[in-house]
Amino acid sequence: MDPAEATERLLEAAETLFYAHGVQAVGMDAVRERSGVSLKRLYQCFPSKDDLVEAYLLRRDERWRASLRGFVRAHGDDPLAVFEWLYDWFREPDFRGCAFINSFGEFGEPTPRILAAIRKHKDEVRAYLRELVPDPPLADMLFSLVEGATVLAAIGGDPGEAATAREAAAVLIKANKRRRT
Amino acid sequence: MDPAEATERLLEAAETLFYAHGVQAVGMDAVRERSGVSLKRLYQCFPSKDDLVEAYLLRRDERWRASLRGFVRAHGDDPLAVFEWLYDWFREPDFRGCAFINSFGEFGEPTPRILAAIRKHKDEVRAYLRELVPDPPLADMLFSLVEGATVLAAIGGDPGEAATAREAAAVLIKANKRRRT
DNA sequence: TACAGTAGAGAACGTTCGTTCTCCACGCTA
DNA sequence: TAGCGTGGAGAACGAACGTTCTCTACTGTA
Repeated sequence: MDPAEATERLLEAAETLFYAHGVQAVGMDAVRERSGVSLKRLYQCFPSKDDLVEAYLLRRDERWRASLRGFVRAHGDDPLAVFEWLYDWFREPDFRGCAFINSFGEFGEPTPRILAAIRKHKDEVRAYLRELVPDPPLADMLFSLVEGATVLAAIGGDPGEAATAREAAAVLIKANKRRRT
Repeated sequence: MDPAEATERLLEAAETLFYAHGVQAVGMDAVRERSGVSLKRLYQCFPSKDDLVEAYLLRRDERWRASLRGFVRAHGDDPLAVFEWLYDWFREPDFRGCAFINSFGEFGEPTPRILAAIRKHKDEVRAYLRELVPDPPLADMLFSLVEGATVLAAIGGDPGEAATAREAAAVLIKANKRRRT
């Protein structure tokens, strides 16, 4: 099997399994089984589980943000579209919260590279929201709403948290507009 | 040693260690060592680690909410005081985010009792915020801000998230007041 | 002083898991 | 065809950990 294809299959398996069950609950053997890649090849592609976890997080970050960005752009870059995208996400049957927040909780003392990957994701999302709205402090407020809604939807199982956050965001945006004129 | 005192020392040790390093990273032996309670007694008080974790969460919930409630009451039950309390919390040197969110991330598939303890905490906090503000939807918005600020402060290490959330909360409360009159 | 019961210290057991090693089959070159 | 190197399957190793067991010391009682 091609090394590139092996890497792809490994990442695919890792993302599915790690997100669904948590990183610690999934052994390398489960990744091997789901990917169909031999253990030897697995350790050639990713010399340690830490490498695989880091790659999983970096890849998930890219895909997650690409999906959000695409959806919002299709809605005229309206910041409120972020919360509509969240609502769709929360209703997916295998929604289990934010992979990065979960990973942060999972590793009491994360490896520097894991921690960096987690922070990178949050930094990128914050930067994206600052692109979407004129005022950085406003963007940060929306970011807080996004994170809160995600956590509460995951724990409580209620996708309606997205609607609550959306209402709040609408009020904040309107108030900000009024203040800036 | 008294069974009651043993239980108290075990819970004290468990809370410190579990919160600081994560539940999975702390072995029963570490709890024994820190508490000074023998393993035999430990398993008499808590027949399994799951029992100890559940007790840890329930106890932390009580203490956390009591601290918040006391602070806010001392500030005239002003909802914005919640965010000042958060700011103090975020600046504590051993702040590591919300123990319940972390636990949720840690256990991909939590035991029913663990999941119930996590949800109970969030339900109680939501109920408390609904006591503080007149309008349940407004309370839920503030709740989302609280959770978001906590997550971002933990991951980014920036206590200033509390100030951002406080600003947002002030806007939401003022807008709500205007609408209700 | 003899004894029954309890408690503590720590060894031991069984499992899980990350990682490495062994062995064998297959394909390429002379 | 002989030999060599690569790759896969799965055994094996070593550590960590939840849980239980063993052995010893001590306390209170007749």
